[in-house]
Amino acid sequence: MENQDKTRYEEQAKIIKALAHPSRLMIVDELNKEKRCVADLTQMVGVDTSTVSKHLSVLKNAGLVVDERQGTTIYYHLRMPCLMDFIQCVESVMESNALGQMETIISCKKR
Amino acid sequence: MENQDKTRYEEQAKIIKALAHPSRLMIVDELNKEKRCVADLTQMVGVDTSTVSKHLSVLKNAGLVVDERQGTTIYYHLRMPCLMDFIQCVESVMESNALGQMETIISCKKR
DNA sequence: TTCTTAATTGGCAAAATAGCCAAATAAAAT
DNA sequence: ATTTTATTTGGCTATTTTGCCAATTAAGAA
Repeated sequence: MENQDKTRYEEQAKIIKALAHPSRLMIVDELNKEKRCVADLTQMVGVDTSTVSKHLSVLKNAGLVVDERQGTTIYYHLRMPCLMDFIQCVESVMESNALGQMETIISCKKR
Repeated sequence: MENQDKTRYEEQAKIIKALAHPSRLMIVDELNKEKRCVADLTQMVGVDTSTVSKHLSVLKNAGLVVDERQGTTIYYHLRMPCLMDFIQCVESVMESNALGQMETIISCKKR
């Protein structure tokens, strides 16, 4: 295992970690539809403003979203559209898992 | 926000979380190339066998890998090939981040 | 300048995660 | 039946992550 490989996996993990939280996934999903300010997202997610702000800074730090000030409010939007394909893959994993569980149940019934 | 949406994000997060660790990314990358047993992966990753075993159980639990016993050794392999596209997207985020940093440095030099 | 609205930051406690060691299982060989 | 090899599980501590509250910063309005 080369050392540069190791740091590459660490870099990858940093980005994936940024997505690995339900609230942040909700935020990403919303920002994919349209740009939003912290207040909007706070209401959507249903947690404290400071919490949403911190989630956004995690996403921003990973290079996944970008912010843009307009007067007093700050609008966020998605930086990498390919993210949604990414999530599409996660969805297909979920689907496949559900299918697998279904099959297990059916084969149990048969016995 | 519908309640089913919330649980969907939680489900997604569970799967993404399973990938959000450098050792597990390394494992996934290797299992994409060929099926491997715990001992192989332990040597590759360079941590305790029990740790690798636990990483594998996280991946298995998320439905990302599958195991198959052959005598005393257990072989793991990737279940969802689309995972690699997923990681491809992460790579492009990394690239884009690096590009952005480069630009920042250059525009600083100009001033 | 002072007030208001929007967002971020610091600090803290609770929860989740990681990784090691030692002990337990599981299958095969002796 | 006992031993060996491969893997998993339990238990523990250290580290990281979350999310709230309170305090701070930022920009515009009065």
